[in-house]
Amino acid sequence: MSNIVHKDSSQRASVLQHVSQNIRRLRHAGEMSQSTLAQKSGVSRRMLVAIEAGEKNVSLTTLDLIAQALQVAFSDLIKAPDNRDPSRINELAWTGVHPGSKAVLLASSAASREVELWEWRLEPGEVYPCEPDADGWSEQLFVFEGCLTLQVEGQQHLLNAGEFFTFASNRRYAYRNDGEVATRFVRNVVI
Amino acid sequence: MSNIVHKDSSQRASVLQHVSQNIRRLRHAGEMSQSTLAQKSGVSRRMLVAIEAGEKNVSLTTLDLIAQALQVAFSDLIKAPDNRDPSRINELAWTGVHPGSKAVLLASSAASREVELWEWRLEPGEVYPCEPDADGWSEQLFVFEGCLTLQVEGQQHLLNAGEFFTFASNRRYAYRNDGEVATRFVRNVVI
DNA sequence: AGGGGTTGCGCAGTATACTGCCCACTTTCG
DNA sequence: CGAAAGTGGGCAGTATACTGCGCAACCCCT
Repeated sequence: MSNIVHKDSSQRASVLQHVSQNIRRLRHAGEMSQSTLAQKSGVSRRMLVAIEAGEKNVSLTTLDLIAQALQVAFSDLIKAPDNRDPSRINELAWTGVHPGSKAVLLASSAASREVELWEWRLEPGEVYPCEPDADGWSEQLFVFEGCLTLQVEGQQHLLNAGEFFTFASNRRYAYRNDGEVATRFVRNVVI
Repeated sequence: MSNIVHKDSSQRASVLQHVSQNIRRLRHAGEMSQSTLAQKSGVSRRMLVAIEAGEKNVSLTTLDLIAQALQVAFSDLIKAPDNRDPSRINELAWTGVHPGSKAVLLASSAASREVELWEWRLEPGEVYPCEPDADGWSEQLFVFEGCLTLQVEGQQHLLNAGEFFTFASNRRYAYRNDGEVATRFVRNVVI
């Protein structure tokens, strides 16, 4: 008979409780099946089933493989599903060279998908170039003051006040105010 | 012969690179030996040796046990060792009722241990009461102008200019300037 | 009905995380 | 100098993370 005392698997670490939900949520957000995630990550689908069921005690490397396949940070998999940093809310995230140009994060949540709500203001002549996001991200714009020129890889879209536009943000794009008054619009970043 | 393809253990996840350093750093910060941490966490010392050497692919539950024993959040073990919020630097964190009394955070880093460096200034008669910190936190004081009265649970310590003092801050304590000139000292908060 | 996609689970097998015990080395302290 | 504490690592053994396979159940199509 062995005298080895092992950890009681019935009382799992609180971290593990979030992991399964996070993986499933993010997998659905990326519109991936268990099979495709298994293929992308290199983790067997059998293991993914067990993890999403919360049956297995995942190792760090396995979890990291999944995180990379989901294109999220490792910490996104272990944190509680509902904890976007609240300190960023109402944070002044960017100011332009022209005084008054600014970007403010209005809201942020992780419901069934990741959502960021921004309020933007561009003074006349102001330009904000964006790096491409990862695949799957898209943006929705609603201009409520002035007019906004959205440039997406060569193509230009002129949005007047009251107009709405949505596009995939995995390409190089830029916001520009070609008008003569300040442009104010709401920007919704989604995955 | 098996056709099972296994993950190459030579290319470890980037997360694992931080874990070993973090555990060792935080263990030393708590002034614990491998043996005591093994006893507190329930993880065998043999395993701790392997983890700190970066030889093993830790599971979430094992890492969580260690995190609890170290009294840190799980995420503290996986994140890069150097990420204290830099925006707090030079922040005016507290002003007293007497004009000129102030607390300024000078520096903050996570080198071999968690460190917060403060510059304090207490006008004559000023008192700053502190709530107890969590176990493991300690403070180092160095007075370089005036004299400081440190009160730790009934006991009083009078520190003159040039004097140094260190104590565990998991008890109720207070700074007080009983002198007739302003007291200036450096406060080092450590875990 | 029937075929394709997704999911859950049982099973056997392999790799490895993890344990306890051992010894060797170093540092510190009296 | 010896004793004690901290550390690194070899080794055998056990538990389990992880894999591949195969089957059943459940969609949503036409």
